[in-house]
This record gives sequence, C-alpha cells and structure tokens, in this order.
Amino acid sequence: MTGPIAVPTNARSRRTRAALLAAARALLEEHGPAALTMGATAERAGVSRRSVYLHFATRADLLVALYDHVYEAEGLDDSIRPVLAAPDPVAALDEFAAHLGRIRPRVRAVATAIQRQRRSDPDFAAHWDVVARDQRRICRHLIEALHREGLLAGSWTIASATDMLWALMSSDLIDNLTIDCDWSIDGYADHMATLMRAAFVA
Amino acid sequence: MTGPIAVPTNARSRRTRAALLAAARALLEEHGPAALTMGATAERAGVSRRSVYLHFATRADLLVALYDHVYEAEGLDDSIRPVLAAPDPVAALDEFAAHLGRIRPRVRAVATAIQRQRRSDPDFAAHWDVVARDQRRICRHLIEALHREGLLAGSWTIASATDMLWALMSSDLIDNLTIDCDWSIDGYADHMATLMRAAFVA
DNA sequence: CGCCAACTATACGGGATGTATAGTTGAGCT
DNA sequence: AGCTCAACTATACATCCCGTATAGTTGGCG
Repeated sequence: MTGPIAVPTNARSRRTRAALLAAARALLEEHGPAALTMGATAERAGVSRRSVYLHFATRADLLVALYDHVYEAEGLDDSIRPVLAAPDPVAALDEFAAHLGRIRPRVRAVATAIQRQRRSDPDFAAHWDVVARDQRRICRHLIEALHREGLLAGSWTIASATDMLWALMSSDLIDNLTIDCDWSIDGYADHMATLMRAAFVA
Repeated sequence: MTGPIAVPTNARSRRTRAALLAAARALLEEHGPAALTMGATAERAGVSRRSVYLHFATRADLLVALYDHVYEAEGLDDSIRPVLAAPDPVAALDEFAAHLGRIRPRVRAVATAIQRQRRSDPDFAAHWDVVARDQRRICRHLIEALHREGLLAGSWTIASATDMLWALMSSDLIDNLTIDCDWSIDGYADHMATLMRAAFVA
C-alpha cells in the first residue's frame, strides 16, 4: 500500500524513480499542486505515463514518497541538531523557532500539498500520523526540559504545553507570517521565539 | 466573475439557489470536499446538473458563495459582538479566543475547503483577501486598544503584534488543537487566551 | 392566460486517474 | 558475447470530473 509496488532492484529502476521524484518536485514547486499530474510527471522525467504506475501505485503514493524524499534530501536532521544541542531549555526554544524558519522554505510545496488533504484523504492521514508523532516527540522533549528546571509557566501542564507548542509549529502559521505578512525568516524566528518564551517560560 | 451570472429575480430562482447551497453544504460537511461535485450537488438539490451552472459559473464560484452563505447563516456578527463590547482590552482578548472557538465548528468544512486552495487558485485567493482584511481589522483593533492603555508588551510594535495575533487565529492552529489533540472548545478558548495574554499583555 | 425566465434532457470535448495487454529494450549474469 | 527477465513503451479502455452547447419544456408573475 505504501510506496512502490516492489523494492527497487535494478540500477535502471532506481534511476527512473529518482527522475520521477525530481520531476514531481519541480512541477510542484514551479507550478503548484494542480500541475503535479501523473502525465506531466512522466513527461518531465522522460518516461511513459504507464511507467509512473510501476513505481507509484497512485498519485497519493507519489506525493507521500516525494515528501519523504524531500525531507531526506534537505537534511532535516542537520537542521534540528542545534535544537537538541542547546545549552539550556530556553535557548532550545529559540533554536527551535530558528529551525522551523530554516526548513520551511525548502519543504513548503510538498508539505502543503500533503497537509491540506490530511483530514479528508486516508492515505495522507496515515502518513501524517507518522510525521506528527515525530514532531510531538520533539515538542514534548522541549517542554519537559523546561519543566525539569522549574521554568514551565504555571498555567501549563506538560501535556497542554506540548500540545500548544506543537500547534504553534503549524505550517499555516509560518506561512501566514512569512507570506501574507511579508515577514522575513529571521523576523519569524525572532518573534516566534519571543512568543514561546512569553507563553511557556515562567 | 464573482457569484451567479445574474441577480436573482424569480422566487423560483431564489428557491433553487438556496437548495443548491444547502445541498453543497451538506455534501461538504458529510462527505468531505471531494464529494462536493457539481453533479452531486445538483442531484441532492433535485435539479439538473446543467442547472447548477445557471447559478454558479464554476465550482469555485459555488464554493465562494457557499462560504459567504454559511458565515451569514451562522451569525458571525452576533458571535463577535462580545469581543467589541468587552470592558477592557485584556478581557477583549479572552472574548476573542472564545469567539474563535465558538464559530469554528460551524464553519470548519467550508472554511477549510477554501483556505487550502487559497495559495494556488486565484479565485480563492481573491475571496480570501477580503476575508483576511476583515480579520486583520479586528486584530489591529484589539492590539491598538492594548497599546492605548500602555498594556502592549515591549517586544511588539502595533504592526508586528497585529500580524502575530492574526496568524494565531489560524484555522490550522485551532484544528490542530481541537481535532488532533482532542481539546474541547472551552479548553482551546482558555489556553489560547492564556497564550495571548502572556504574549501581548505587559 | 400568455410570456419569458428558469429549468430539463442530452450530448460533446477536454483532461485526469487508474487498468489492461501485448510488445520492446537494456542491465546484469554467466 | 549472448541470454534472460525486469523494466519500460505503445496503445487503448473505463470512469470520473469540469464546463459548454443546443433545443425543448415548465412554472411564476404581470
């Protein structure tokens, strides 16, 4: 159900798959989600349309695979390292906001494409569950660190603060600020850090 | 471009239009955005598919008209009254959070359907601009009231606080909390008010 | 009671998804 | 160097949308 029909064996297969993902990403980022069709992807990758279905059972499969591909290619792991390595829980919050601003421009297209269907399409919902779980783990980690040092503001429990912090990293929120309000990435990181400190730090 | 092809004249016309909007809303809320097709709407309203196009030039037109219809039918104006009537700027923030929680469940389906396409579809983008302008007017009003009484926290300007407050009323954020985190509406209103006070009130 | 707006029936063209089938090519193994 | 089979192509099909066209029918309103 998830991913390609079979494990990639051939070198040719891996090459084609990579070309398809690259084509899909380019279409998505250059012309929006509506342009990401199976036919257009095939054409751009230089293969037949039928061929796309040999790698991705459905359009949803392609999108999910593309999401994972982009996140891996863009080095999400590197970006989050400073958050975990921060000297104290408050600095970690600052680094977290910076991290969110840093990765967002690189993954926006594909993240938005999936996120906006996650509540109406079971394929995307399943994928989103996995992603959200990871995100929440980090949020909980940050809040617990605050709490351990007695810095968590009295109005929150660990659970409610984790929920709220996770909700605050919403893609919609960062896009509202950086696109609709024309904030810079740094402006987002700064003000978001301010907000988080004001909200969660005693 | 916007709305029906002509102003409704006949009583029959108004009746059909109302039936179409009701059918569209029911489909959207019961079976999700994918189920809201011109054909299904026609069938549910008991008219021919061709007839839908006599009232709404495109599917996007139907959705936009539906949005306005739902917001009017659900009495958005009544809900926001306590916000404007609050005795002081801080209480107004509380009322604002309560208001957001109050209206969201009633407009969720249609608001989501439009919002998720607003960045990729010009028809929705145009409509969203109008909606966002109204929202920002209220946010600015609340922030200015705070500032007037010297209560706006030092880390914000009127402009940046307005932007942030507007971003915080994001549909995504409230849905993350009330759906993914299983918060109650009251829980959302309480914690959101807490967050806003902590962030903006000196 | 007649008129005309509103509606129906039907069909068409374009585009998308996903499936079916038969044939072709090329990477990798011996 | 040649064989083989996975990978790919070509083509066609069923199904579902959207939006448009045309000709005919009905019902509200003056």
